[in-house]
Amino acid sequence: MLSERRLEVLRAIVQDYVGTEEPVGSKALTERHNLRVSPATVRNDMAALEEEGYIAQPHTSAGRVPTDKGYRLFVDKLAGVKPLSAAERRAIQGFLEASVDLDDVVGRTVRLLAQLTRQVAVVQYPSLTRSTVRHVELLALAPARLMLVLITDTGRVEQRMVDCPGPIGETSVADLRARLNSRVVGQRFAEVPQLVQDLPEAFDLDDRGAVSAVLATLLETLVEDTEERLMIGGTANLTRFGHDFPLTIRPVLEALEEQVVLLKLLGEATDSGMTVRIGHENAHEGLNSTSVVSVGYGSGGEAVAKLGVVGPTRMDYPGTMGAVRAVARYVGQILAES
Amino acid sequence: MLSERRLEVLRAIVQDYVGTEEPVGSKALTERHNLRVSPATVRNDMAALEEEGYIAQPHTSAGRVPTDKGYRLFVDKLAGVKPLSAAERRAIQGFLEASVDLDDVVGRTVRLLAQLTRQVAVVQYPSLTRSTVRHVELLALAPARLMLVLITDTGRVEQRMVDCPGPIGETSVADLRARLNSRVVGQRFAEVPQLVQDLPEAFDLDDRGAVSAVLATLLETLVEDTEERLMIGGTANLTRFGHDFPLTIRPVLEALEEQVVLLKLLGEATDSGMTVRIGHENAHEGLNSTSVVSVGYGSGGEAVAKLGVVGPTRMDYPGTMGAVRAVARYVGQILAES
DNA sequence: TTCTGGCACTCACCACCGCTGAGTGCCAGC
DNA sequence: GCTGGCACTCAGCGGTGGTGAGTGCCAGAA
Repeated sequence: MLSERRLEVLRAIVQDYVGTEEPVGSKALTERHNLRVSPATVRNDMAALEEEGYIAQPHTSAGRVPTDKGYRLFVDKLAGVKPLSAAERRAIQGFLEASVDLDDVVGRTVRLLAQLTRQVAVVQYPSLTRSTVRHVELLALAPARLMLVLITDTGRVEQRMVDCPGPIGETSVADLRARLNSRVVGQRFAEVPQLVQDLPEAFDLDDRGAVSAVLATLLETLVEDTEERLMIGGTANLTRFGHDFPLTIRPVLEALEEQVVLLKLLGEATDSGMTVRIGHENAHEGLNSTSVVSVGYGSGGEAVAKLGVVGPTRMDYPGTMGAVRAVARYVGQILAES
Repeated sequence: MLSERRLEVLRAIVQDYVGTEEPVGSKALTERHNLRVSPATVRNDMAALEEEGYIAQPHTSAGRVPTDKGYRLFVDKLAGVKPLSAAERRAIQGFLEASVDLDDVVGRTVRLLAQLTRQVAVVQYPSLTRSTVRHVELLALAPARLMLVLITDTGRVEQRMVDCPGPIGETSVADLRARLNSRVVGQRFAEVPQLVQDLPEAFDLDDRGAVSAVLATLLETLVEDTEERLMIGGTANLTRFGHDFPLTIRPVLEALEEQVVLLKLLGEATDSGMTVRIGHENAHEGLNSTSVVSVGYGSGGEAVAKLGVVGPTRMDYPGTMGAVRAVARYVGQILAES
């Protein structure tokens, strides 16, 4: 177990390193933080911290740098979440309130997060599977070809073509539309399958094929379409990373381009509360020198999607966490209102 | 006027420089391209080309590098468009044909372009204003609240809420829906306003307010919604740019984040045929060291949107132009089929 | 005229060198 | 358990000299 003072030293190292981006030495530490001990003592503490793996030396005769493990301890035990100032919060709210539709909300959120944290922001669109149905629309484009449009409570619209085995009459389409809506409007997606299960039975034999096709497409859209969209922004902030550019930035950009990777990244995070993944804690190799701070957001009490930022492990954790949490909160409010 | 051989020398310089990324000298030139003259002669030609501003020296006693003006001449006069191999074309078509909806088409196109050209790809969503109407749907969400859904021939869906001055009956809604569709389906957006102008007159006085509200929203969607979306990809390719990283890459990433800039970039391009903007020809400062190759694509004969790539001025123009043209062509086909 | 070979010159790049200073580990003493 | 002192390490920096690719110019050949 580390003594109180050693933790204090670790905290000081993290803070200084985040600020200066340079390895921090014992002398500088004692000067900038009033630990009331001498550099020599701090050196002993540092040796102990290094022994335990919380800090490391880039090379002999250089200062110390926190390791992933060091940041982890810092985040878990030593640092809080820095709340935003009232002015900042008002600004956020104002900026988000001006949104006109879902795309706009997500777009603004990404820009906001990127700007506040000066890092790369990632915002997931509200997930279909946790939303509820606002409306289902069915249009006959051709005798045996329908278009299915699904509108969610978060304002998202999904459309799919349905090719029916045979032609289906206008009245049947209208009937199906009405029945579908009366059953599923206001329901959560997860409930939908059992609610529509017996629908074909209500129709003439002639139409059952078409009805089944429509239902199949609908369920497919709900279930299979876990291909959740997301938006990223602030990639230009990557250029602030370090001096050893191409090597660091390249794999990160590559990782950010793969939606699958990002979705998994956000998905891994625990459902409630904020998640911080530091360096090698990230499964994806390209992100081994970055940290990811993510949190769920939702229109009600419950999270419908996640958002977060990706930045260097050497980031201002309290500030970043504060910004992420605040933004998530306001986005939730905006979604609930619309 | 430059002699034939000098043009030949310029072409050789461009080709070598694009290949090696290093200033090219007179000796290397004569060895790699069989210009059947001596290095000394080439040196004289180079001096002339430099005089005219087509090439430049990074510093004395270094080889020559093409200037923007040099690339321009190369593109206009010296290089053709390199067609893709049959195998590549089949691969493209196969990849795009697997698309399931518009988002998917655009997403695949971006990835394809980025991969083929190893540069940053930009694809604009088919523009609303040049599309035709496939269907208009009208849903009563509440007595005086309708949802208007507009579906375009390119598969894009736009939805808007309509708040009516007073309640409107289900039958009136159905009537309006039917009349609207019979008038506008298959029409180009530009035609719609005059086609629906007199619609309110066909309704009872009670409903005219609501009808007008719907029409107003519809027209607004058509006209005002020039907020065109686009998708970019392949930003990781920026890391291949040069060694002088942060300075080059930063402004490019920043420019790419601003949709407005990109839309303007694509918008500036001539409507038909391929456009190449080289270095300082790009209005946006951040893109002064990049070239943009863009071309329109469309489902019919006519362009509905544009796509292109952004890369270093030192790019393989013939190859890039070939890839861009081929992809645009196939995307057009796919859109026409769906 | 146009091209060529020769020659002197320039200069970026690299490897090497030695210095400096921040930072360390260790130890004896308070 | 803390502190001051001391010897040691080593990245970074600036200066130095050599190397070679590349140039411009010129006189002579085609």
